[in-house]
Parts: sequence; structure tokens; C-alpha cells
Amino acid sequence: MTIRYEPSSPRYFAIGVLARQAGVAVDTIRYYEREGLLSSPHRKASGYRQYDAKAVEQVRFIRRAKDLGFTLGEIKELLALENDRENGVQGVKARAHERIRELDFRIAEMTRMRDALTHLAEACPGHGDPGCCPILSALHGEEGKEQASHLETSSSSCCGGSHMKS
Amino acid sequence: MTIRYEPSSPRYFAIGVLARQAGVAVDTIRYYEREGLLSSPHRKASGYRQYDAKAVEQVRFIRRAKDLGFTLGEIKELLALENDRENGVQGVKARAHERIRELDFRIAEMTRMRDALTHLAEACPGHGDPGCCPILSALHGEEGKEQASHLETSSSSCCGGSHMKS
DNA sequence: CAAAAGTCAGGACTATAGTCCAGAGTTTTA
DNA sequence: TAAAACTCTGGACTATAGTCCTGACTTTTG
Repeated sequence: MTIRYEPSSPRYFAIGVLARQAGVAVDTIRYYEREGLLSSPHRKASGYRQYDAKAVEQVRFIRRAKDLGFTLGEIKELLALENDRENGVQGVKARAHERIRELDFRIAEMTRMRDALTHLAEACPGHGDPGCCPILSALHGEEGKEQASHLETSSSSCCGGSHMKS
Repeated sequence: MTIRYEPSSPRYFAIGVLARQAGVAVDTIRYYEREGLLSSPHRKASGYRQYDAKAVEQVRFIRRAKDLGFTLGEIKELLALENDRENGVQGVKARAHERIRELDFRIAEMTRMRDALTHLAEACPGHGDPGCCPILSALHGEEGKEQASHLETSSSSCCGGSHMKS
């Protein structure tokens, strides 16, 4: 009857617990294992999978990376960094640098996009003539005097300055 | 026989040209049209689609957004900004701000990830004891003294400082 | 100790984002 | 003008990333 707060929490737990902890479905865990993203866990005699806290972190990592737009294949690459440790540190460095370059690229692109959108939001003040903002037009490629900047030139001479219908 | 450099380039071109210009397959263009990402273009009497320069920008925009990890559904949302212009500027602002928040989040997450990887690359100097770097261990969730930082705490007391096997 | 809840493997099924035909008509070009 | 290249619609097919189902077995719990 004494409620135990699991002072030294039970080292191992079942797949359902892992799933709940990591915020994914049980099937997803098994799927990740099949796909080689999660190494086969220890099994008890019954065949039940046994996980520990590390597994939770692993699954969460996969989730985060996936949400950031990485494919499972790419995530496997990321996780492969760990494996490379056995092949020597050289490979780790190289792979890490590849990943960093890719991340830098994505960050830059996203930042451009965000800046363009910020401009858009600032420029159209929520009142006045709709159709005023060149970025808005650029988004879809409106007939215009200048070639539409189309969300990619972050700081064109935008609504902030002087703009008026012809 | 006089080669024309198309001084005022032909306003319209066919789907194949658009595909080449935008760097996608013809089928992809038609698919985007079916899915409502691209508005139905003008057709000539024969039924052939007729595109202009704006279309190229539209497709490129879709591609860029997609490469940044947006789903076609999300991109449709982004493109809907343009449509909202007719519903007034209010909606545009709101949607733009939503998108901006989302982009900010992604950028932050990616930056964290990149920083962690940079640490990893810097810490393991390409020589010495493999298994030295706590981030590397953290990546996969190694048995360790401290709870693995697991690529998410960008500046833990990492290899840069003092680390040694137990 | 029996029912309820959880887990197993394997395979079928889903959504997204295309990709690839087939057969017919259209445009270009040699 | 005839062949080559292109485009049309509609439907079948692919890869990715799961999700769901079945029937049997295991563990928990009342």
C-alpha cells in the first residue's frame, strides 16, 4: 500500500511506456526499429521489448529532426554519427560538417522567407487599399512594373517606402 | 533566317518550357494544378496550357518552400495569402504572422541543432580517444554520469572544456 | 485466478507527393 | 508534308512514413 515514488526508477519498461514518454504510437516505435533508426532493444524471455531512458531520448530526437523536415533516411545519417565513433573520430567530423552545411543552408533560406513575410506583415498596415503591397503581389507573381521579387529578395523597396497605384 | 533574340519574349509558353524553367517534371506541374497549388492556366484552342513568367516564379516558390520542409498543404496556405488580399488586408496580416511564428520556431530549432553539431565537430579534434565527446554520446543516449544533453542543450559543458573518461 | 490490458509478428491499408504509362490529338521541324 | 517532339486526360504505380488489424501470447490488476 505504500506508494513508491520509484526512488531508483525501474531501469526497464515496455514499449507502451516508451511510446507515451516519447509521444508517439507503439507502432511507430516498432516501425523505427524495423527501419533501423532504433536499435533492437533487449527482450525479456517472453519476447517483450525492454527499453530504458536512453530510448526515450532517441525517439524524441528522431521526432524533433523529423519535424524539422528531415526524412527518416537523413535522420539515420545523423544517428550514424554515433556509429562512426567506432570507425574513428575522422568520419564523425566529416559527417558532422556536412550536416552543419545543410543546416546552415536551411536556416538561411528560412530566415529569408521569414524576413520577407515580416516585411509583408509590416507593410500592409491592416487598413487602406488592398493590393498595395508589392511583396503580396510578388508572392503569386502579379503583373507589375518590376519583376516580382517573390519572397526571395528580402529587402526590396517595399511598402515601407513610397508606393501608390500608378 | 534572322535569329530573333526574342526582344519582347513571347508572352506565353507551353508546359514543357515551364517545367524546364522551374526545374520540375511536366507531370509535377499538372499535379500542382490538380492539387490547387497552381491556378488553371489559360488554354489555347487545342487545350494546350499556356504559361507566362509568373508561373515560373510560382513553381519555383513552391519548390523552395517544399525543400524547406513545408508540405504542399502548408504551401497552399502560404499561397492563400495572395487570395486573402481580396478578403481584405486583415487576413493577410494574421496569416503572415502565423507563418512567421512557425518559421521562427523552425529556425530556432535548426540553429540549436546546428550549434550542437558544431560543438561536436569542434570537440572531437580528429584524433585522440574516440568516445571522448559527451555530445556524441548524447546523440544516441549513452550510459553516462549526467542526463544526456542529446543535441538540444546547445552549450553544455562540452568537450571544449575539461572532459576525461571517469 | 480470471478478466482486462498490453504485447507480439506479419501483413494490409492510408496519405502525401509525385511518377509513369496509354492512346489520342497538336505543334514543330527537317 | 510527314516524322519527331510535344501535350492532352485518366488511371495505375511508386516511395515515404506511418497506421490499423488479426489472432495468439503475456502481464497486470481487481
